Amino acid sequence: MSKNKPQNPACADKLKTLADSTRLAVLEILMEGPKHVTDLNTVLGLDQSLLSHHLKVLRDAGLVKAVRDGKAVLYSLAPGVDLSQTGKSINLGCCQLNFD
Amino acid sequence: MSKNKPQNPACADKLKTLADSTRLAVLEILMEGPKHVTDLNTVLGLDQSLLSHHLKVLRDAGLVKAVRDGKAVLYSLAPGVDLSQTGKSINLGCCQLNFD
DNA sequence: TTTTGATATCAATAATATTTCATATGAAAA
DNA sequence: TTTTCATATGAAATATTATTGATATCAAAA
Repeated sequence: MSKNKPQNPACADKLKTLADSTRLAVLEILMEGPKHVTDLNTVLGLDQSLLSHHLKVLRDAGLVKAVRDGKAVLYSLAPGVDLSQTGKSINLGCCQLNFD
Repeated sequence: MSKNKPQNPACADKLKTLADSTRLAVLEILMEGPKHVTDLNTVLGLDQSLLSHHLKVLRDAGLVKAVRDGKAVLYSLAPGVDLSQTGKSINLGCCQLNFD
């Protein structure tokens, strides 16, 4: 027998985006409000390129949005995702996560 | 520069366990109540060995528990994890997920 | 006490994701 | 307009994870 990969791949994929300590840290920081990449990296202390790659993963997943601000770029949680008025939580559409 | 892998690896690792469509499906089924492996696989339709591997990942993460029942094995959500009275949700310790 | 049914494990391979390194781009400052 | 600062991107190297296939285990039934 063999008929693999079943249901709900969409939700699993979204969770995959969160399932990385760097990206999770980025999201937790952004739950406090928008931040420039430099500020993110002050706390994360990563190789510049690596952080940039992770930010791309988050952008591609629609979890964050980026707007240019002078020579910097300002990141924030994407609109539908941000549930920070309801405590530290994130809406993935298929499910929501609460960190409290 | 290079001083990678920062904070919260524990939570990221738990999310990693969920971030797979098969395992997510297993958990969603178990939110309805305990099931034998055979019953899980009636709905999942996987290679026996593959399902067994995924169940091991879930066991190792402490998300499910398994008890032998005759020649079968009965799986259920691990005690602290099961929040199914509060709706379809799961407690990972570091955060909780709600699927509603 | 062998066979069968249900599940688990192990070793190998395949598929994916992360990290690094070098280089590119856009915007302001000199 | 060149240099510098902040960030992004592409390609290659690593690392991690998932899948397959063969075999082992454990319990009940024959």
